[in-house]
Parts: sequence; C-alpha cells; structure tokens
Amino acid sequence: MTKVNFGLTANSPRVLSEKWSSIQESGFTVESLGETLEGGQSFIWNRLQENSWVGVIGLTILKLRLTDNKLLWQSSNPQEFGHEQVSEYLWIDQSYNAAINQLPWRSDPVLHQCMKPLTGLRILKQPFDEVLFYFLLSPVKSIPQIKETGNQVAKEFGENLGHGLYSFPGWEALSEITESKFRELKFGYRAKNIFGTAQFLKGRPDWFETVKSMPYMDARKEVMQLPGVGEKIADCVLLFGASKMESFPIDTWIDKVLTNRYNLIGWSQSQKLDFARLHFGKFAGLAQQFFFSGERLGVFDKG
DNA sequence: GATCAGGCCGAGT
DNA sequence: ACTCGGCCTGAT
Repeated sequence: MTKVNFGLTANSPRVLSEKWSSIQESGFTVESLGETLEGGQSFIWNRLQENSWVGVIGLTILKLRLTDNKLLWQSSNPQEFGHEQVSEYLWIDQSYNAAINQLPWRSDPVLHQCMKPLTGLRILKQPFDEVLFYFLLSPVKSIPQIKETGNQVAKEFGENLGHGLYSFPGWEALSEITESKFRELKFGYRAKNIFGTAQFLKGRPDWFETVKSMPYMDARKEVMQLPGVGEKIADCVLLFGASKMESFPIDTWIDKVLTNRYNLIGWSQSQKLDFARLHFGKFAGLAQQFFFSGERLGVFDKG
C-alpha cells in the first residue's frame, strides 16, 4: 500500500497513519458509499478516485477507500478519531441491519426498487453544529454550490489542516462575523439566517446537546425557532446531525417521488408528511435517503 | 435578458 | 390551514 502523505510534519498530531486500517463486511458498495458521502447529506467529502474519498470531520482528516468489499480508512488523528468513531460515523453496526429490516420494502415495490441498487446506503452521523451550518446555506442551491461556499468559509475562518483542507470554524467563530461579510462570501439572502443563528447560539454552548437529547417533535420545534429553518431544513438537520431517524425531509425530489410514485396527487405537504411518517415508520429518514439517491440515479426511469 | 432553482417567511385569503 | 411573491446568486 502506498504511503499517503498529506504534507503534515512528522510530529504533527494530525499526521496520517501510513497504513490503512480495514473494516470487514462494511456492507457498502462503491455506489452506496459514494451516494452516502456525496448524495446531499454531507458537503465535506471529495472523491479522490473512483473508489476513494477524503473528508474533514471536526479536526480530523479522514480518508476512505473501498476495495474488494473491504472498507479501508486512514485517520489523521487515530487516537481521537479511530475505529470506533469511523464505525459510528458510517453507521456500521447491527442497528443498521435492524433499521433496514424495519423498512416496509417487502410490501412496497417502489421502496424496494430504490433500495436494490444501493445496498448499504447509510445516514451519516455528522457533527450537529456543522450540519446546521451547511443546511442553512442550502436553500435553492445545488450540492456543488453548497460545498464551495462552505469550503470558502472553512478556508477563511477554520483551522488549516494541510493539503488544502480546513476545519469547520464552529458557531463561536461564526458569531464574530458580520452579515455583510457573509454577503461578500455570496451567501445571498441566507446571510441574515446564518448571522441570526450565530447570534442566537452565542452564549448557549449546550444548545446542540440539549436539542439532541430531546424527542423528535420537541427537537423539531426547537430547531425551527432558528431564522431560516423551516420544516425541510429542520428535518435535514435532525436526521443528519442528531440521528432523529423519524425525520423525513421533503424537498422537491422527494416530493416528486411521493406525488408520482405513490400517486399522492393533490395532497398537501402536511398530508404527504403524515403519509410518509405512517408508512415508513421510525426509520423514515433512511427510506427518504434511498428515494433521494434513487431519484438522482434514475432508478425510476428504467421502467 | 428572462426564468428558475434541493426553501423560508410574511402577508393575504 | 393553504397560496403567493420576494429574496441573493448562478446556471440555462
């Protein structure tokens, strides 16, 4: 295996290990890992090759590679972010299989059709604060645009980790930045939401942990008090950042699936949401991710 | 140059 | 409770 040199000095705490560590039977395929990392739930992953990716989680650079059904990883900080943290981040444990088992794919051909080509697709367990930031940036923007804007903020205000990689600055740092500065960074009308949220979070260091510990509906109500957070973004943030698997974000793609594939023509948004929660159950968010990736990959176009 | 995006919010029905 | 237009910016 080639040594991966990310340009860090030898005594840096964030130097990458030379060897790859491996996780057997991860359940991922190249397709499902790619969609998990790049399919709109996270904006910090970059594909290096067809089967390898690099991303920044907290202050850790993580590199992933899938070969021969084996998942390989390298962490820049294996003491703090090692096997256990990688497994948790990627939802590699038995609870994933249990979640898949609870989805109604056996009696739902639409869902089953989406799941088949994406075996192993996960909901990532990302840092809550970072997910909130990225999804506040997301309205009416494409994935590449969100990635680029977020990356610029990390570059300007985050920590330089080497290799052109930067950490998410955190809300404490963001709260020191003016709205007009955000507008210079092309946030557009999202600038006032990021600014307002940063001001709200200032002096509330426990807010994220508190919300995470709340039941889904309470947490949803709490998150929706933030400026720029409506139902859709609240559900994204809770699903991807707080492991609230009941969350079922309905964006335009999912709306299309519900309308066209489940024939909910003429149903209101709240009726569609009721249907989804009832039909898909407590892992509705996982079903949502299969739909999102399935629609993106065009599984419905093939008849 | 117009129009429209992976949404939110406030105003009006 | 639901519909509508405005909002920044960038891509067609």
